[in-house]
Amino acid sequence: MRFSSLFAPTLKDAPTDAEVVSHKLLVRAGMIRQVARGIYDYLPLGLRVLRNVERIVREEMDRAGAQELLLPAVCPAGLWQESGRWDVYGKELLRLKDRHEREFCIGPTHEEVITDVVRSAVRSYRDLPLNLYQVQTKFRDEIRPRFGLMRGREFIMKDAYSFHADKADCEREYRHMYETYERIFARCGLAFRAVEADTGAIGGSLSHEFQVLADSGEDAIAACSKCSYAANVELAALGEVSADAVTEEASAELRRVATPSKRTVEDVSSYLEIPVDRFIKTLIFQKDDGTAVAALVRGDQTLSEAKLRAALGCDWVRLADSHTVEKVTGAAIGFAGPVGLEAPIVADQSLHGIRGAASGANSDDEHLVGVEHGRDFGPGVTFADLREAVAGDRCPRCGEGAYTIRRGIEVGQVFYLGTKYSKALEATFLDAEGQTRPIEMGCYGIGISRTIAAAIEQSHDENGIIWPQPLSPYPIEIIPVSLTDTAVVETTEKLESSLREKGHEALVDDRDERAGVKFKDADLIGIPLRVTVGKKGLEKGIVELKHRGDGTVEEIPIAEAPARLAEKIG
RNA sequence: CGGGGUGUAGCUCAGACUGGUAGAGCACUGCGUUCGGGACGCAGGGGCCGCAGGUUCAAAUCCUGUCACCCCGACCA
Repeated sequence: MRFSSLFAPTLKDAPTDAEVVSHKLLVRAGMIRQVARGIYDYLPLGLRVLRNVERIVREEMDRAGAQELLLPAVCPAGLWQESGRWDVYGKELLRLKDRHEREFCIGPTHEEVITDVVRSAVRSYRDLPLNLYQVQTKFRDEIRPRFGLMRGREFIMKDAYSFHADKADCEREYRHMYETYERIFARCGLAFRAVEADTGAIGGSLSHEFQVLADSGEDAIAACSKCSYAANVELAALGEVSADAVTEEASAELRRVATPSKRTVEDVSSYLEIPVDRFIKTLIFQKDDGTAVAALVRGDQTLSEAKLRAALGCDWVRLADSHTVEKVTGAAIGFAGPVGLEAPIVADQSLHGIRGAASGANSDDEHLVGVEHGRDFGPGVTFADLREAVAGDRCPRCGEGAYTIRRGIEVGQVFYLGTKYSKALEATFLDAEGQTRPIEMGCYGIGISRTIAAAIEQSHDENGIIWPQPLSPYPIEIIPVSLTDTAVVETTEKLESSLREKGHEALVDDRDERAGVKFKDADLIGIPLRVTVGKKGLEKGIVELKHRGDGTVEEIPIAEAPARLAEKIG
């Protein structure tokens, strides 16, 4: 490819609306362009990277025995009504009507559609198992898209769905896909970690996320320092804590104190001069059945909604609005507490036996101090693991290690779905005994476009992108330093054609620009191997190979160049 | 949806407070010099100042509305 004819409008300045480095660099390198909030064009270089990720994904999925198909982006409402998600998915689901006023949505995920395909064709256990996948544009009308390709509304996803006669076979496939994902992300040249995860709106009971490790990641993951356990902090298991400083605190008399307009834990803590870890933070939630529940964590802890959902056994919870809070506690937001509260209470296990604590008094502008579990609240309180893990928390799996927290970008997730969708959509089969049974399902997603952003977040420097070789838009770039020196031009052309004979398409910067401009653009675009062909080198009979990643330079004799370079491309 | 902010040339931004011929740098075109890490000179082209109303002799500037985009929060692959 000749750079002079490539459509790659590079920029010296990053657009102001780009925040994260992957977004800035993708735009500056002329790979993507924003069209609307969370919606992007892929320009030629960006598309080549996208195709590389897709190619690796397809190769590994095919190798794993999955079959590619393509489902519609526009899906009829009926299927979504059958599964019940038409009502529960909310505004993230982009709904539209056709000319006959029939309702559709643009698919944010395709469990319904694929299940419809399978139920119409599968009759017998002999038709199973099946693993079907597609690479497709999805649309999720996110509340707040951001960070370029990291959280777009329209994005490209590989979604696979597997169908099985029994749970054991489904779990086998789950592990198989887990291993396939490890191969995929390893082949993409990414440093990643598979972690236990929440199942969220997709549903199901077992899930792992594949997180690319990067400081700018939106997710926090807890990993044990001793054993292999790792999980999203919202799900990372915490053992029962032994009596700590809080519970050893001498019991005090329950007292009511005035705390005018002090609503947050921080406000009240500094006002009363009581440490935040001796606060009982009381959050009022609404469950999916409409009832309210109070969730307690310590003032220094963050409640995990995922854990709360699990503890309550419900599909979703939502922080209650001010109206509900007032109804439940009899006070404005900021003054809720467990003492005398009518609503059901679930508390983090670390609050068991707490004494000498502070909490809201369920009365405007008042808090309680000297609160003691057992004496002042309970016994109806349910204790559970409700808080997000923090660095230093002990790992309950091995009981030895402590958690370290790292940031990650979720690029893939695997779910064991069970029969959630097959039951709702009546996707059944006849087993060997002639019994009608619902199909066991798993689903497996990879954010193709997000993987591109994650690769950049993980691998870049102040000059631009550093692509892992397998994702690079071109495997190698050749820069002829001069266009007037015939030896330079001829060597460049020979090198280009001999690489092409070996199956490698080089990007040749044949623009009539000064060398500095070409070098800067090369760094920005991030092709990992760069060959400089210049007069100086030719006089010595060599070309220079510069590695974009570590900046090292190798001198390669011209005659050996095609073979040596092809070898490095791999 | 709540809070904050921004819309002026392809990109980054001045100009607005105090209304009076629309600017700079980069990019682009031509010529010359230069030529291994974003060169220099000279000469050019390019703007419904987001959009719509209003005030005014006169609006990029003041007022109202609207749209778009960004950030923080709740939410989420």
